[in-house]
Amino acid sequence: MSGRAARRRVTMAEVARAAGVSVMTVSYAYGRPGRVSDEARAKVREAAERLGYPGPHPGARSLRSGRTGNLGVVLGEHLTYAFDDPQATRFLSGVAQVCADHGMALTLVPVTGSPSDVDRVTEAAVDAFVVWTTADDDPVIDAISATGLPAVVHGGPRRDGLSFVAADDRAAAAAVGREVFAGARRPGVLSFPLDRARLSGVTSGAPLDDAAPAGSGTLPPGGIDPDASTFRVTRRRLRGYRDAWAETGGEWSWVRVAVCSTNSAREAETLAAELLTGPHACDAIAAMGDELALGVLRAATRLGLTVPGDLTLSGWDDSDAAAPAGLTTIAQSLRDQGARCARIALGHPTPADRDTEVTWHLVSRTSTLRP
Amino acid sequence: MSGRAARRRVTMAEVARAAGVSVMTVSYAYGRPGRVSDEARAKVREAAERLGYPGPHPGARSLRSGRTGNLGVVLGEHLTYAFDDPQATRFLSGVAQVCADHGMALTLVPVTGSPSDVDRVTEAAVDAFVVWTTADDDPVIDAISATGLPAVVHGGPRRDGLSFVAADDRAAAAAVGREVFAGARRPGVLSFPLDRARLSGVTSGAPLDDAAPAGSGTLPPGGIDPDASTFRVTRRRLRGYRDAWAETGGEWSWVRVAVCSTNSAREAETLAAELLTGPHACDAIAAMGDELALGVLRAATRLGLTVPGDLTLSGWDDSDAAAPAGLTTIAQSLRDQGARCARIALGHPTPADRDTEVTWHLVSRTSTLRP
DNA sequence: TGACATGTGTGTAACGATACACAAATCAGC
DNA sequence: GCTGATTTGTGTATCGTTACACACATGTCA
Repeated sequence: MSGRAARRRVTMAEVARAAGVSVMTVSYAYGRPGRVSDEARAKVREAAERLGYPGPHPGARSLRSGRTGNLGVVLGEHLTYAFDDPQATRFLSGVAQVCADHGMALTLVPVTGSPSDVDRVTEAAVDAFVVWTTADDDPVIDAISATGLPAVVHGGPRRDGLSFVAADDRAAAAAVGREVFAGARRPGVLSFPLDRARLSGVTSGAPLDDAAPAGSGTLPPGGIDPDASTFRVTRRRLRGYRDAWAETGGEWSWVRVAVCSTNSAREAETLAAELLTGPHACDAIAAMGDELALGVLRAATRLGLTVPGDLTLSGWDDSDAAAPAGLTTIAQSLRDQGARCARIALGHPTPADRDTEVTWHLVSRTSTLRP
Repeated sequence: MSGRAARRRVTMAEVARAAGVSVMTVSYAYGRPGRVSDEARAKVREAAERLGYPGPHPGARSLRSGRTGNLGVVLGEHLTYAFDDPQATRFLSGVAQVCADHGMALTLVPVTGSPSDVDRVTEAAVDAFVVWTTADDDPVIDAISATGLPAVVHGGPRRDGLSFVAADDRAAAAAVGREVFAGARRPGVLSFPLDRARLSGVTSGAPLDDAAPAGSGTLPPGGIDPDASTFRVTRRRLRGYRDAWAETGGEWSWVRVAVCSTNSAREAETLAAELLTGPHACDAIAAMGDELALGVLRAATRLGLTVPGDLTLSGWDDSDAAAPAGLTTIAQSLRDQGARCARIALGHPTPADRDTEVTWHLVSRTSTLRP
């Protein structure tokens, strides 16, 4: 199997000779069947079949024609993430739908933070890129820019020359923050990673630092500065939460922040346990994803806390599990957003893609119904 | 965005001129950095940066070198299926893991049953293929064969020259069939599609045809012949169920078969409702997927039937939802199988990949605990 | 019938890179 | 200081296809 001798590829010229036509006729027979007569097409097909010609060499075709028939999706995550993370999965489902509509294949370009990432991107034989949220300082963005191919960035960062699709995360975070923080005395936030380092941990929550535990994990000491996050989505959600808390008269430094390195309920549960215990246990937690919120819910249950009695809680995305859990959340269709990104990247945007903002809305459920 | 003028690509020759070195030096600087001196590499890098050279053209590189850095995965389904279907998702996660390990990108080639499918396959710029279950008579298989590239087929069909990975579905189906059919008087099977037509429907279940309703949907009249299914996996599971039922002394023609066109609980629920009502209502159902079994469970609940009291039930795959539902099922790691397919396709099989069969085991839970 | 459009086949010249072979410079070992 | 190995740079040929321009036959319309 692995050692199978590579059969020499049959070439178009050989097919042409066997069919008694010119090379161009063969080329047209494949690339623009209407350009040749039925008779010639049949001769070509027969010869190709007989010789075992697999069709035009994709590399040669793309070299000459400048098209590949591939849309590249760059994921700032491990490749398996594309199939494991529910948010990424829904986004990609939308991308895939549009690819299928246009007869394009989908190439997933894994980008895991190693120096060779840039090579992966430049080596990708694609006609356009869709980029799933990455950090402002990710060199991959510049590499994509350098290719000169159409590219659409979802979530961030913004760049001149690259299209951009995202919801207004700050406004949405403020909306859900108002709900979850209303009447809270000790708010908390469960955040996505702040930057490419993807450190996880819990801040101690000033101004009670003197009494508080030092915070866990590997986060640098001191509070979290929302403006310092290099992930645009994270940054804007943090700002939105800050806005909401400020509206209640609170200071951001009172807000304890836990940062998850992954979008998993498992990790969230561990971190939430820290937020929910000790002298500064949170009584309201805004989580940046439903998965994370479900982790909080599990931690709360284990600690004997009730939601919303002892703790109000919000998630993000309105995933399938949100409604059964009574989770207040932000609904946005990642699938639609994926489709939109793909349409723009492929040069077939609908009028709505151009003119309409990405929509979101607050879904209020019992998890924020403070008694 | 869509109308952006395509910038002309900077070529390697231009970089070479700007850097004051030969084209080959530039080529080596990218493709084999150890082949050139640090000094030359720095000059090249600087010139490339200055001119905005995006790196070697992937098409040209693959034309000349014969390698693309892509693994192609052919899905005999709509492209969104890759991200929507839980089974496909786990399989692909394993494939993705191995791709990442070897620095390969992953290209999903959608194959939806249209005549252009074959073109999609031959146009795919990949170094090897992994094929997710398709029908014996799918022309795509021949197209893949014709490319001469290494290819691994998961589930079926088998072909000379193509590697093959699958569990022993017949034995596994017999094992779970024994469990679910034990003590049953009116068995049923909820099946995946039988062939590329993907017709759905319910057989009436001989030998009581005279009294039975004609069966619904678009299935051809008469019973289902397990041996006639062109999907190897479906065929072998049907045979296994038949084996198990035969061991109880039953005849295959007594088994009512419902065929789902998709792997969705929704469709399964509708079909199961038919299996569970009427004069020949089933008291045991073997489903080919956990998703389908969960659909049966919902239908049973709606009809006021208890499991396993009124109905024994089995699924397949031991997905996350199986344990909470008490579902007897066949456990197999599709992720491992995906990884194995990818390793073989990329020419890096482990000894275990070569020598060991794909494993499965029966997981007995309450859904087959007939009182 | 002439003028002009349309349909169909062909030859030539790229597309942008890398494999290969060779040459010059450098280095190690004695 | 000589030999052979290693390092590093270069020129040439070529990978397999399609864009383009042209040639010729046929069809259409006034």
